[in-house]
Amino acid sequence: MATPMPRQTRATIYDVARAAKVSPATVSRMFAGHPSVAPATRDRVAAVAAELGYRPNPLARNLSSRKSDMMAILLPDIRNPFFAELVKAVQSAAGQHGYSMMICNTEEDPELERHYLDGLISRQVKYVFAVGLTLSRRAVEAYVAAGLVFIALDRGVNDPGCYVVESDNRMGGELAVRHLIDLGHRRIAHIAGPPRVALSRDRRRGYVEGLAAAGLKVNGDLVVESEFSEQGGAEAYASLIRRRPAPTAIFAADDLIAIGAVAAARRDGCAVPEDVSIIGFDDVLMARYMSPPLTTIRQNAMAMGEQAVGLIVAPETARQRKIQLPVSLQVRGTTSVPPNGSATRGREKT
Amino acid sequence: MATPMPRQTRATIYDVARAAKVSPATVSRMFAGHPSVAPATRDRVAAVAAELGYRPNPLARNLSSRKSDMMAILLPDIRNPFFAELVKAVQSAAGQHGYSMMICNTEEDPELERHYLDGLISRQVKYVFAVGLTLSRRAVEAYVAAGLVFIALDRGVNDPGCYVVESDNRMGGELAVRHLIDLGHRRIAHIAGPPRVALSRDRRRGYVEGLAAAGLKVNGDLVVESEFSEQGGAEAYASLIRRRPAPTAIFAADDLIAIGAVAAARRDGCAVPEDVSIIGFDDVLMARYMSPPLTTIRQNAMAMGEQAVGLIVAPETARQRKIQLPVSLQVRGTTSVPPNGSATRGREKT
DNA sequence: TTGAAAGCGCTAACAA
DNA sequence: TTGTTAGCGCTTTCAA
Repeated sequence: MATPMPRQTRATIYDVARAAKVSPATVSRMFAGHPSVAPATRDRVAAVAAELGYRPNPLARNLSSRKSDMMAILLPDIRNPFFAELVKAVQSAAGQHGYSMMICNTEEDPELERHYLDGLISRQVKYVFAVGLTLSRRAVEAYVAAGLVFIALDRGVNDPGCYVVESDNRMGGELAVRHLIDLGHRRIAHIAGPPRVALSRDRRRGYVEGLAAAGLKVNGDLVVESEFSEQGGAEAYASLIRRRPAPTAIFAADDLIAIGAVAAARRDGCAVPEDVSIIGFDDVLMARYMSPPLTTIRQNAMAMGEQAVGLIVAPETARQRKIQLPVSLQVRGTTSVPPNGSATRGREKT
Repeated sequence: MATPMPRQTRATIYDVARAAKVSPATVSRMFAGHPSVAPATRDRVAAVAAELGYRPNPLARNLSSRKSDMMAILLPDIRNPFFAELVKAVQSAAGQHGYSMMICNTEEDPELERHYLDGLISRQVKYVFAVGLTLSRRAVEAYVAAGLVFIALDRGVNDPGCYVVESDNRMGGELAVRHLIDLGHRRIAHIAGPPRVALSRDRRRGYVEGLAAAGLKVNGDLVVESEFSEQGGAEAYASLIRRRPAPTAIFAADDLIAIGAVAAARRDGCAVPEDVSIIGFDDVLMARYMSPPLTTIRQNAMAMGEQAVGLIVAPETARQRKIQLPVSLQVRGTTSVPPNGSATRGREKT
């Protein structure tokens, strides 16, 4: 476990105490922002500390107080661009409040999740941002009982005792479908995310309700499931496009799936959006740089991160259990009117 | 800083010691894997510890030993997909060896870098993986003197006392250019990365040497600089394409730039690769899912992460200062023969 | 408002 | 091979 850091002992609270002619306890209180420190002493101690270049030792602090200034984020795989945005958002917001951040790639492996979570408890880490846990509800409850506080990000967590910050996924699904319907599409397919993930179900519900609202009926044939990956999207597209009559538009459960679907369509010699319209969900950074740029439902990752951290730094009383963020339609280049001029209603957005 | 974790004190080394009828020191030694523990006692202690559900407290350990089982990765922005791959690679490899990982987004802001680095020292963290520091060489040296060990990943760090794990960027540049030349291109432009980043200079050198090797001379007019972003790539493309005669191929310093350039070309009504060939560098996950898929120079992020961690866990004597990884050409859809049949040599790859 | 003193859970000489 | 004994640097009662 590494060779020790150099002995070169930094100034401690004792050094400061001696130099400021107060007790170590007072120095400690000062740095803890404790109210019961006389302004005069406060200033003196601060000055001395600055002069000595004193910096509190978080390890000692955490050990002694059984609190931690570290938080953690658990997620399946940081390579998912939307998760990366989330990490960035959470990490920045947390840093603003003096927290450091650990990162844990769980691979959706419950054993790994356990491993990380146990380690966090040993470190006195209390707050963990979780992007989709695969742990059983019982297991999560046990961790909550052990003192962990979960903030589910984007994907809900399997326990009512957790905070959750997510987008209005159902609404997003509905927005997507409505956009396609407005363009004149009638045979609208959906590549749903894995049903084990709550947001897959929500977006799918939005799809169903969006169709229903327009008086269209849902054709089970036009819904397939996929992992959240380009690969999955490509495969799903292949199976969807064999339907007869083929769908003229596809609502993909996330941008990765959409990107995979677009790629597969192109490979098939099928033009997007001329032959088939495709809309995604997330609005990852890359979306606007594809060709054509991806029409998608935008989730605000920055806001999610900020809200999530806000939940933690807010006084306990002011906390809500759940925050739902609005989503918005980003019309770009992968959606247009259906190929055979079946655009009858054409009520365009203004 | 969070309310305390529940009091519910876990078993400590003392509990184990008492139950196993040994001294705490022996338990400590056992868990430290110290050789001087009799096999018999070792087993007994292990058994008792397991029974009591004892788990060592890393905080106490770190505080007392002035070592840490935490490492950190500093990078400009995790949203860069190549960096995300790197983080994943490093984090997994580190986890394999019992290390946890902190993540710090530096925004290329020296103040922020300082802030994080200071925090790491307070935490006794020793090893920091750095993807491009903007700190001055003097500053880095000071941190090294303070005990930090830097492992520069991908982008070198401004100090000879650091380990570095990087790709053979010069060779990558040469490979890219040679590929374009083999296709018959003669007017080959380069969108270089920011010159403050060492790898930008290396890739550019590869470009220059690749041209020279083919007896082509470098036209300063055909090289522009850009940040590593789609936006930058798009802008660079716009300025490049105004040259007369216009380049028939572009070697972009990374995939993000390439993606931006492709998007800009398309927007311009310029077909890729028919009108202009574009090749990137990195081979990010998304590259193969663009349409057309991106021809690029592949860097192996996984290998980089593993090698970097390997450096740390290897005995000090076995460490090299610098590891250079090979790159490879991935021919995909964004490169082809030049538009006006100027492919004279046509020596195709077999 | 301040201080004294006893830990937090572990490591590391030093002795035995 | 094992135990004793000080710490590591800070927090937190409890008293003053």
